[in-house]
Amino acid sequence: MCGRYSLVCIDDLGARFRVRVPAVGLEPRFNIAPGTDVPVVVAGGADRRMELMRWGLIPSRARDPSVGRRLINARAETLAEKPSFRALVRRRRCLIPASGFYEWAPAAGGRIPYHIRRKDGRLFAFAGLYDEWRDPAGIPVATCVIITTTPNDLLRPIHDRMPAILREADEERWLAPEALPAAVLGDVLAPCPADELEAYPVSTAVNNPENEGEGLIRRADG
DNA sequence: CCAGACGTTGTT
DNA sequence: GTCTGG
DNA sequence: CCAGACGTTGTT
DNA sequence: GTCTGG
Repeated sequence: MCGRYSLVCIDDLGARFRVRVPAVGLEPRFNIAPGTDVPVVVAGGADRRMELMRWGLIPSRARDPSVGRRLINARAETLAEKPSFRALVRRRRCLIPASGFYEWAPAAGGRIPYHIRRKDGRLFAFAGLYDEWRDPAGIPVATCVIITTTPNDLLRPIHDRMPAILREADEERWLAPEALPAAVLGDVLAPCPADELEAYPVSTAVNNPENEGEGLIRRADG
């Protein structure tokens, strides 16, 4: 699955995703946890823009967002069938930029965190969905989820799920405000090629969401 | 018809 | 055990 | 995802 | 909102 990620090459965001980047409020993050505000790219063509959204979906239909667990992931395989996601898949797709993500592999004596990133070091985008909830005063709160899919050969030894990472060539179509046929959805959300990524163990310091810093993505010894 | 759920993950 | 907060 | 809290009453 | 269960 994907419950923690990194986004450190902030300077590349605007050019990589062809958006205007907020002048303030963005800084490199090595330990992005659910419940925090994350930069998200929405809409398509000339309307493409970046917004901050809370990671963890509050559906627009929710009456009290404090009740019920907020979803941080959505399964690619069943997106089109689930009532909660069907409408979002049609109209509210987004890109969630990242430089890497973390997965915890089971091991004797506790789980070991791994950082996974592109071999070429470039930024990439998770396939995401978002929604907008309005509080009783009418104030909108935008929230998002990261779509997950089956693991590729690199991730399979580590975990049984991985985030859906879009091919760069599919990003515009993912954002475009038009329905995507089921076959296209399946293709776009397929696990990305294993040979484009690398995975390595990191310190359990990343476990604590309050920890930050470059050390979190450094390879752990032995 | 109305009421109530709607989701994922990991763990047991 | 289960929920909330980050 | 993991970490950390989880509760009430009365008294100061 | 929309689907399922009774």
